[in-house]
Amino acid sequence: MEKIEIPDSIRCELEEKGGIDGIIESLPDNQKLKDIVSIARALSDPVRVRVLFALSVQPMCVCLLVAMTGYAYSKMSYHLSILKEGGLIYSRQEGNYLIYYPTDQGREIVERIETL
Amino acid sequence: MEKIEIPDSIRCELEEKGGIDGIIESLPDNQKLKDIVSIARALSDPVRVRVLFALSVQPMCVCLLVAMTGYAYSKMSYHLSILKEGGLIYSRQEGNYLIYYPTDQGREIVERIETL
DNA sequence: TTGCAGTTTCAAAGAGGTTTGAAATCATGG
DNA sequence: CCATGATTTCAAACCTCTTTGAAACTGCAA
Repeated sequence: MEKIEIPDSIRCELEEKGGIDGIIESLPDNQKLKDIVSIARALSDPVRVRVLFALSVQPMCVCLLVAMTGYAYSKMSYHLSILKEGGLIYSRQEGNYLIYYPTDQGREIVERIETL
Repeated sequence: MEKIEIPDSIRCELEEKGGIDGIIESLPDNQKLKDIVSIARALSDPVRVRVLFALSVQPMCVCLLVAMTGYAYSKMSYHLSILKEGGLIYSRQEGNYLIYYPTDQGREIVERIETL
C-alpha cells in the first residue's frame, strides 16, 4: 500500500507515523465518526443552531419556538427531531405542552461554540 | 409579540430573561451563525471528518489522500474544497504537488471534538 | 365522551448536496 | 515549447434534506 510517489518532505514525516496505515489507525472509529457527523448535521442549518441556542437560554414549548421564529409547526417539529437525533435536546410532556430542553451534551456544545 | 399561551412555569422564567425579544437578542448574530453553519456543514460528512483528522496528524498531498481513502481525485477535490470554504484547511503548492494543511481553526476544532 | 389546543406524522414537491467521468489547468522536466 | 503527472473544474445524474399543508395523535377539560 506504500508504493506511491509523494514529496520527500512528506514521505519522511509519514514514515515516523507508521505510514498510511498508521494514520488510518489513529482516525476516529466508526461509532465516533457517526456521532460527530450526526452532531455536525444537527448544527448545519441556521434554524437548528438558533433553536439550540435559544433552548440553552430557556427551555421552551413548541408553540413558543414557533412564535419566536414564525415557522410552521411541522417545520419546527422536523428540525427539533434532528436536534433530538443528534442528542442535543430532549423533551418532556408538561400538561398539554411538550417542553424541549438542551441535553448536557447540547449545553456542552453550545459552550464550546460560544468560545470558539 | 408576547400574547401567546404558554405554561406558567415557563412564562415566569421567560419574563426574567426579557421575554421572547430578550432571547432573540442573546442569539448569535448573522455572521457568527454563518460561520457555525459553514463549519458544521464541513463536518457533516464522514469523508471530510476523516480527511480533517488525517491532515491534523500529517499534512498530505492529494495523491496521498486519494491513496489512503480509495476515492477518485475529483471526489476528494470536492470534499477538500468544502473543508477549505469552512476555514478548516488550506493548501500550499510544493513542486508538482498541492499539500493540504489544517488551519489553526481546523486544529482547534479537531481538539475540541476529540475531547468531547 | 366530545371538543380542543398542542404537536407530530405523512407524502409530495422543491431545493440542495454528492458522485462520476471527461476535459481543462498548472507546474515541472526534457 | 512539449509532454507528463497532479489536481481542479464542469455538467449530468443521482441522492438526500427541507418545506408545505393536510391528516392523525395526545392529554386535558367540559
